[in-house]
Amino acid sequence: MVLELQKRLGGAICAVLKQKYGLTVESVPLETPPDLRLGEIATPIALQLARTLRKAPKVIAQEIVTALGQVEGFAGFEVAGAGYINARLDRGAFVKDAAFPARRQKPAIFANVEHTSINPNKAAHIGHLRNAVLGDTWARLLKAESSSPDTVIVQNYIDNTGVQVADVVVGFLHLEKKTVAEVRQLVADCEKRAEASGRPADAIDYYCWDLYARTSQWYGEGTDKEKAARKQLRLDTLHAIEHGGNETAEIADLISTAVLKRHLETMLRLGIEYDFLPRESEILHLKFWDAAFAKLKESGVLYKETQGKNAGCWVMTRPGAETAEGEADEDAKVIVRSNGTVTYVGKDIAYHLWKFHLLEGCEFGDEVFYTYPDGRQCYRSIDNRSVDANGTPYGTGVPVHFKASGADYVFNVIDARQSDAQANVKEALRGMGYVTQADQLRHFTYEMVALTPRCAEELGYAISDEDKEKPYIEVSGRKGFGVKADDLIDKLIAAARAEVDARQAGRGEAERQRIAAQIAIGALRYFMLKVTRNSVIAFDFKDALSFEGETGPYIQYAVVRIRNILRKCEAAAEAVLTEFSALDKGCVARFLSGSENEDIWALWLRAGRRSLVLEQCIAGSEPAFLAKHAFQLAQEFNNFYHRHHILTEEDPERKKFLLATAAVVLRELLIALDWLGIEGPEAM
RNA sequence: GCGCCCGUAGCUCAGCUGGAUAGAGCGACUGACUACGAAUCAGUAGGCCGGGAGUUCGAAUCUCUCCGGGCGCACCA
Repeated sequence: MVLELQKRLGGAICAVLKQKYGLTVESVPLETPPDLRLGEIATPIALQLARTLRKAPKVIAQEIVTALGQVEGFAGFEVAGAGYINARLDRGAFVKDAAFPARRQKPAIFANVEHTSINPNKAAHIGHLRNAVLGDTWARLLKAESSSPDTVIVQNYIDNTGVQVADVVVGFLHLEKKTVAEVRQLVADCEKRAEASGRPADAIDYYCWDLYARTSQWYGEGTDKEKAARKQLRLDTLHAIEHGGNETAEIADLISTAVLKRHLETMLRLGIEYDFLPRESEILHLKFWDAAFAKLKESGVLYKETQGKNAGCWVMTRPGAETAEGEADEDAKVIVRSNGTVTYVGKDIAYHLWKFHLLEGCEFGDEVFYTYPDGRQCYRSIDNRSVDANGTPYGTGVPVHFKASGADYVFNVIDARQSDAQANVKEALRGMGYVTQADQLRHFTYEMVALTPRCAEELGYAISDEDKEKPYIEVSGRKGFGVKADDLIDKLIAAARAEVDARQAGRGEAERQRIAAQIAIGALRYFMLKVTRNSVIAFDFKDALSFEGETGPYIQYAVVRIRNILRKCEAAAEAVLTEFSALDKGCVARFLSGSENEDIWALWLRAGRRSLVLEQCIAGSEPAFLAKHAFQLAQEFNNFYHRHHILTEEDPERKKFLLATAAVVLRELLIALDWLGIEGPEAM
């Protein structure tokens, strides 16, 4: 609504500038005036043109206003301040349209969003939650903005053959001296016990959390000789896992698969689902790397270093680096080690070539790994070449269902600490001549979640005096230092449940629990989304467990209030709006005029900003804008709720109008919440 | 040393491609429930927007510089 009007006004002003001054302007800056009394849309264009036109801004503004004349949807224009052009909307027309907004034309977006990507060797923690919530919300926003939601694919990359998994395997084999059979039994026991108790602490990912921390500590203990031996053990274990076909790899597979399943369950509690789980084991076994390596060598992106510290390695020049003539580039990024093994960035380059369909003959085999309650299926990569014994080309899996999306845009939701690595992948693509793809590869970066010293102490961790002085302390899976995702969710649900029990004594056990979960998830997701990406979240239970003020539950509460009102008049939102649209336009305009009704107009105006906010979110890659919008809409509704009593309104036409106001806000709140991945409860 | 991010009210954060009197939540203090359920609302106090210089008609926003904090810069991932 507001978006369409802004575009129309911008276009009209462009036409005026062209016709009157012969000026071609890329775009007209449009903004929201600080006060409704100044109008609804404003532009400082005349101020900007003052220099080129050599005229006073006010004169230009007046000339533009005169030339504009009548524009559909606008009541008029005026010049204000130093030379602003302020536009006033035709309120009656706006409100009528806002009740049943026309469908927008949208482009088809082909996108591949990679998020979560937790090493499958331990329980998910709050840092992973920020990643998953951001990524999931971003995918929802892309789907909302696309005419074809099915072309937005969500992937969760699984590093099932990396050092982190190797560390836990070392723990099982050398600290706990377990056999493959014993590990298999442990996985089964954990699953049984967790299902029976409902406690995440009984599950395998929690078990691994502790074992991983213990193993990491073990590496650093003992004599120098012992440390060296343990380091070697770690390397040997890693190689055995990468190679596959041995007992060590079997344990790695058992653990990474079981932990991955737990991650999917944890994320599902937050409404987060995935389409595809590409695994590193397939990148290796299906020879994606070999194909990528050939291309990298051929294009000259990789070269073999013959001198200096990287002698014997295949390396690539870092983005923006200046290479001195004849000298070895000591700063180059090693892609293939001197022992012939590939680094993480190398594997990532291969994976990204696949994402853009640039690895001829390379495709993942796949199978359904997890079926969600809503029927959606999550696939994982497999090496299923043996299924097709003859005729399968070398290096190609046999995809059963999932295919690469043919992405126009590839978004990697990865925290800011990996921006150098991401830049290297991008640079490799560019170096290979895939300039378009390099531009379409977007690092969706965000800052980490850390713990406040106070929070760390509450959790019982010993904090050094130095750390006590810091504003926040980095979470570390290696040290077992952090807040586990399931623990936090459980804590939130318990807190919400207490509030629900106090207010909803009449409702059944199951329903109260369901409402508590909705509120808990609303609180958690909003907590992660209200902060912009580039600010570090210093986690504190006090803030995270809050259900008041700028929180998810605040918005949900506005939804419940509106539903209660509609319930009392036994009317559905749709019906209320249909009845409203039959009202006379002049009558509606009357309800929107006068200072006592200014807040109602502001509410309609805010409700009409949905598509504008969505566009801003997409343009700025920033879901926080939507979170803020939803909160402001709820806040203005609560204000309205106190000032204008709907059910006791005596004027029947005004009552219809007020009801329609509530109904529109309900619809817009629910859409915004849905994009944020938050449910609107029926009661709370 | 180089690169990225941050510095706005006591605390946690917004501030859209520079624009009209710098905003919200929490906390503090005053008030409003025989209720469209107060997980709410109204009000008060609280800011040389880290310091300085520059560009501009105009700077919290752009440039430079300094100060303070965080994170990267592995033949780890």
